[in-house]
Amino acid sequence: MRKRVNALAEQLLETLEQRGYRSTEPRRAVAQVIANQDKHFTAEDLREQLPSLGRATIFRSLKLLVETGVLCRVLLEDGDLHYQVSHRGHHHHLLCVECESSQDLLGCDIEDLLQQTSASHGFELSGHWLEVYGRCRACNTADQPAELTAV
Amino acid sequence: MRKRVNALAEQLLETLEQRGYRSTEPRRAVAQVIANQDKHFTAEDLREQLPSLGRATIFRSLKLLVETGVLCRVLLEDGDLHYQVSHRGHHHHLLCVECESSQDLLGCDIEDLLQQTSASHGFELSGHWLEVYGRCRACNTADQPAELTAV
DNA sequence: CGCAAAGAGATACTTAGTCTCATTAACGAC
DNA sequence: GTCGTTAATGAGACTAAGTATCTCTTTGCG
Repeated sequence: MRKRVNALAEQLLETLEQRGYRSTEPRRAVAQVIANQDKHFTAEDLREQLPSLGRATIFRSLKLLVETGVLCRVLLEDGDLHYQVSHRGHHHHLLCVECESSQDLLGCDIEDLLQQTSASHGFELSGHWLEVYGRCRACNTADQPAELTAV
Repeated sequence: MRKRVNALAEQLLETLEQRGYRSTEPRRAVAQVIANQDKHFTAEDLREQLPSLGRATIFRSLKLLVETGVLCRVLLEDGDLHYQVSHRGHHHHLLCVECESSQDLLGCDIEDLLQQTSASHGFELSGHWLEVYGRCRACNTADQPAELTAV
């Protein structure tokens, strides 16, 4: 019986196939595991969950998925780079320093602001990288005692 | 004759001394070389210029200088982290993808914008990391033929 | 000067990733 | 369905950036 992989995993694989890459057993396994991650992850995380795959295969898959835009890399506050599924084209992340979850930052038109400021430095902007750190709603409410919430 | 190290190098060393760290020959050498860099650099860059120093010493010095806020790490577009002298507390960089120079981004009050947008996601902002990539004024004018400038 | 503690150097180790190369598996053609 | 080309895999060596350990040296205070 063929295991029904979840929708996200299938989507990752389809993207690869559309680009002419083969749908292989290792890639299916990687896609499946990635689809199950609930926070940003490292290559090592995948490896622990896929001990039967070669290390190089995992790195190759990750690289491929980043190149095809299916994954993106997120920069942690300490300079570590992790991976995560990328939903949109260019976007930024709100990274919770407490639970390590991440959500996309929507409605932030930083581009205009940067464009203007860069221009005033004689700088022709071609791109930027922004990560935002803090505590997500869930962590805020969870850790905040009632009396503080009342204030 | 004692070599007159330049002002920036002296400043780096003084900061360390103020924090209780000793002024040693290797640290003076590192400070001197760092002061002479005109763009962001890697530990390896320093090592090439200081072949007599131990590798660990260079990394230890860099770490120390980052911790004391004298150096900061800059994120390149490809995810590489380089070092560079940090002039102010928190600030951002305009990184020229052409000549690899970097200048501080002034007059950019991204904080407010981020604060607002984060709040609307129920996110309590604690920090952020921003790097801006593009072409600096010098590279723009240098590579732009006259006829194009005229347009 | 003398000495305790900080720092340096050598080197092994770690982590993240790439490269090589021989073997295996996909998948289009037949 | 099998065949053959070609892509992909796995094993393992290698690289780059950085940390840990341990012994020896240097600094700077008393």
